[in-house]
Amino acid sequence: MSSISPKTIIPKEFYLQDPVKLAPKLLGKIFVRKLGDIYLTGKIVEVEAYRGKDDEAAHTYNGKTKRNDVMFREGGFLYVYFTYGMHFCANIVCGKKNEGSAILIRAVEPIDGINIMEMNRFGKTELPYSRRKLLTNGPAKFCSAFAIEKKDNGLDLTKEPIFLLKGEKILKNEIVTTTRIGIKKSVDLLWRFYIKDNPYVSKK
DNA sequence: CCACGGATTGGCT
DNA sequence: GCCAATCCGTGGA
Repeated sequence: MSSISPKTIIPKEFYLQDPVKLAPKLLGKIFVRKLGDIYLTGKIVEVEAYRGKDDEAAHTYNGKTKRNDVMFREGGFLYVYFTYGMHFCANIVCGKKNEGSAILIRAVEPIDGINIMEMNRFGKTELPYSRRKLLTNGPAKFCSAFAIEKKDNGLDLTKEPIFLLKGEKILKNEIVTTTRIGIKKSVDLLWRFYIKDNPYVSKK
């Protein structure tokens, strides 16, 4: 895989932005998770912004609780929550302390450690290529493939074992802006962003 | 204390 | 397309 040095890790300041501004900038970034001696990596291809204060769909809308505590930190932490009795979803906390904003990672394009991801998701590897995109084309699928769970909640994203790398520049005209998925409140906000025509996006 | 339902997924119809 | 699976945070009694 491409070289990883502390220098190439995306710094703290990057995360201290408004979620709706930051979300499209996360597209094309490389999500890295160190697992034992190996690195699982993937290009972020789909995200959703959840903003504190004015967003009824955000977990933080009704104030601080044990579950959403990490979301009230300043930007640069990983917020992981458990849902539907069986799935985890991962978010990148952003903005100022006590703002309560985060960006849900909905899909990545697998790069390194694909056989490990296959093991994590399906318990076996060397799956047909046609099943490749099923690895990470959804928020809970991504967490399963990258072995992200409750214990990863609150990790500092500026160091191992989980951080982001710069990746490739995504042009404005390659980004699709649309409504978020699976929520019942604030359904009209155009706060979902994905890379146009990327096969790993969860839903058009 | 208890009942509800969710930022989902996958299997079956 | 429909719906069960399965946990636990949250909110109302």
